[in-house]
Amino acid sequence: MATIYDVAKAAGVSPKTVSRVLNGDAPVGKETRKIVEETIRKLGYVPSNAARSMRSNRSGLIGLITGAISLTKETGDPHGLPDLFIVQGIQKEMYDAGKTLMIADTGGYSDSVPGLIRTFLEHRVEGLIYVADRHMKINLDTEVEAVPLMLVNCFDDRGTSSVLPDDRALQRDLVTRLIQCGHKRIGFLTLDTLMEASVLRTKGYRDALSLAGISFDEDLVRIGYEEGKETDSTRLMNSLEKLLKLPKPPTVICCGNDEMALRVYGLLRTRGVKVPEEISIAGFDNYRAIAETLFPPLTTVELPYQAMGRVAARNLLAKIRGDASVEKGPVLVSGPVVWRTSVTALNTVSHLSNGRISK
Amino acid sequence: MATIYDVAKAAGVSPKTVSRVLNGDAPVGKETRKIVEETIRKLGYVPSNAARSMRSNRSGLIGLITGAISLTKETGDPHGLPDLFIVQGIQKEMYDAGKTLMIADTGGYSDSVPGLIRTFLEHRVEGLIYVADRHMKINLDTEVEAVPLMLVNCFDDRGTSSVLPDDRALQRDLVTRLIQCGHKRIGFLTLDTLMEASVLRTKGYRDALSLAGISFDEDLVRIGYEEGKETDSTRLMNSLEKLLKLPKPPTVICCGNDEMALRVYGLLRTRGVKVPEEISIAGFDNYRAIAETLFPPLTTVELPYQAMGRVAARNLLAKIRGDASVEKGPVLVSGPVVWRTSVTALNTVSHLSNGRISK
DNA sequence: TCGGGTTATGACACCGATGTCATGACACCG
DNA sequence: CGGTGTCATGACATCGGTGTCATAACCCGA
Repeated sequence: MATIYDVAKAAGVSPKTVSRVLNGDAPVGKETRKIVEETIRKLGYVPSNAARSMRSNRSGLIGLITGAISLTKETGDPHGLPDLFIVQGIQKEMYDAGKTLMIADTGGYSDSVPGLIRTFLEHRVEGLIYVADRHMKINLDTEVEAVPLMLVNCFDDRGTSSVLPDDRALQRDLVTRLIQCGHKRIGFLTLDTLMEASVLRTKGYRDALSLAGISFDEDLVRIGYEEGKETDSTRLMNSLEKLLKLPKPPTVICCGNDEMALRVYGLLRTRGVKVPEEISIAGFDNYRAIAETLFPPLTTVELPYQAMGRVAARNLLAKIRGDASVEKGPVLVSGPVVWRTSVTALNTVSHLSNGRISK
Repeated sequence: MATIYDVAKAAGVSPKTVSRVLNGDAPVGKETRKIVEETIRKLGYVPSNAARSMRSNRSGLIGLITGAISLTKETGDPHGLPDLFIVQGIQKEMYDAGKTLMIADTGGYSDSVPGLIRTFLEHRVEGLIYVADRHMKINLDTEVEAVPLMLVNCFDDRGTSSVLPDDRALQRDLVTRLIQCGHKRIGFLTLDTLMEASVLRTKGYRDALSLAGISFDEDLVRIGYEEGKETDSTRLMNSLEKLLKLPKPPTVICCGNDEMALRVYGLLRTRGVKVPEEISIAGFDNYRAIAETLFPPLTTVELPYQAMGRVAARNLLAKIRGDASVEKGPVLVSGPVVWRTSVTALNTVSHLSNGRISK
C-alpha cells in the first residue's frame, strides 16, 4: 500500500506538502495541490490512521461495548431491541462528529468486558460507552480511568455518567392518560420485580393514581413475567386469571411490555373476552412489530432509545473535549404515549386533546 | 498514558525486553519477566496498537459494513433481523481468531458505503465484510482491491466471494414436507417478486411440486406483500381472499415470511376460519418471537444466519492468510424445517420420521 | 580447552504520518 | 527602499512500538 513518501516522490514535492494537502492545515499552492491530488488518486493512496494517530495522539475512535448483537437470538426475545436503537443513535452522532465507532459485542458474557476494554485501550479510543440491554445496575469490574466513560441504560455505584430511560415518568404518563379516559380500576401485569424497570414503573403507576386521587389496590398489580421463563406463559395466565376473577375486575390492563400484551391478547381470545370492548389493554415499549400489527393496534408508550443514544454520545464527546459542564449523575430521558385503539374511553371527554396518534 | 519506554526505565531493562515479555517471541529470564510484568501492572501500561501495527503491518482489524443497526427501526420490520444474526456469527468467529471487528453502519444509506470503506482502509483493516439486510444483488461502487472482501446475504456482478442463503432449497424442503403430510393443493403467498429471495423460493416451491409429480397451478400463487407498503395489508387481504374463494381452495398456505403468517392468522380469524383445522399455515424464517408465540405455533423453516456469518468469517480469514482454496463463487447455506402445529397431516403417514421439532 | 550452540539482553533503525522550525519569494506599508 | 507580514515549501525530529543484528554469558561435547 502506497505511503505519503511514495506520493511525495511521484509528485515531486516533500511529504509534508502532501500532508498539508490532506489536512488543509496550511496553504498550498494551487498548482501544487492539483498535482498532489492527482498523484494521490493515481496511486490509490489512503493515509494510515495508525501513523497519524501516533503522532497526533488522537485516534478518532470511540469504543462501544454492548450485548445488543448477541443477546438478540439467545433469548429470542423481542423486547423492542432497545440496545440496538441506542447503538443506532450513538452511531449517528459519532459519525456526525467525525469519530469512528468500534463496536464490540460481549457475546452475552459479561466476563468478556474487561478484555474488550483492554482491546479498546490498545486502540487508544478517546472514549468508552457501555450499553446495557435493559435498564439495570452494573459493575464493570475494570476501573477505567484512562478515558471518559459513559453508561447507557444502566448505572453503577461509582456515580459514573449515565443516560437512563425514565421508566417511572413514562408509566405515570400512560396511566394518567388511562385515567383521563375514565378508567379507575387499572390492572397492571408487571415484569419480573427483579428488574429495575419494573420497580420504577410500578412507582410511576402509583404516582399516577396518587395524582388522580385514586387509592392503590394491590390486588390489581400482578407479576406477569419471570426472568428465565420467557417461553412459559403459565405465570402470566394465572395472574391474568386472578385479575379477571376479581369481584370488581379492572377495565384496563397495563402490560409490562408489548410482548406481554401480545400474549395477553391471545389468552383473552381463548377466553372469548373482546379487546377493547370488554377490556382495554395497554403495553410498554411501542415495539412496532407487535404494537402496530396486533388487532386492535396497541396503545403503549415509547422510549426514545435512539434519542438516548444521541444524548449519551453528545455528552461523551463533551467530556472528551474536557467540557466540565457535563452532568455527573444520570440523565433521564422520557418519551410519548402512543395512543391506538386497544383502549376505549369510558367517558365522553375527548382523550385526544393532547394525544399523539401513530400514523 | 505510559509507554514501553516508561516501563523499560522503571524496570531497569531495555524497551525490547519489555516487548519480548509482551509478545513472548523470544526467551526472557524468569526474574526479569517477573519484574517487567510487575512494572507493567503498576504503571497500568497498555501497548499501543497503532505503533505496533505500524511496524508489523498487521492491524488485527476486520471491517464490517452493514445496515443491521439502523435499518431495524426505519422499517420497524421484524423480518427476523437476519443481518444481525449474521453479524453475531461473524463477531464470534473473529473473536476466536483474535481479530477485532470494526462495525460500521450504513445508516440506511448505501451512498455512505464508499466513505466507510475508506475509513476502514485508513485503519488498515486486514479484510472487509459487507452484510446485506436481505438476499439481494448489490454493487459496492468502490472497487476494493487493497484487502480481501466477502459479501454476505448478497452478491455482485464481479463474482466477489459471497455467502448466500439457499432460499430455493429451503422452500423446496418445506413444501416437500407438506406434500409428505398429504397436502396436494398448496397455496403460496409470496413476498414482492422484486426480491431475490422471492424468486428463488418460488423456484423451490415448483421444485418440490415437480419432485412429487404434482402439476403447478398458478392460481395458487399470489403476491402477499409489496415493498414499501409494509403497513398496508390490503394486498395481502385480496390475495388471501382469492385463494380461499378458489373452486378448490388450498389445504395449506405457505407465507413469504413469518410476519406475513402472523397477519394471515389475523385475517383468517376475522373470517372465522380455524388454523389448522380448516386450513394449515406455514411461514419462513423461524422468527421465534412470532413463530413460537402464535397460536397455534407456526411451522416454518429456519435460515441459519448465524452459521452463515461464521462461514463468511472463516472464509475471509482463509483469504487473508492467502489460502487459495477458498471458493470464488457464492457459498449456499441451507437450514432445517421447524415443524410446529400450524400444519395438520391429511394422511396417516407419520410425518415425524425425520422431523425436527422445536422444544 | 576450545569451538559451536543456546539463552538473555540491548543498540539501533524503521514503520508513516505530523509538529516545529527554517527558509525563500513576494507584497504591502510607511 | 528597508522592514514586516503572508504564502509556499522543505528539513528534521518525533510518536511507540518491533525487526534485525550484535553481544555477552553460559553449557556442552569433542
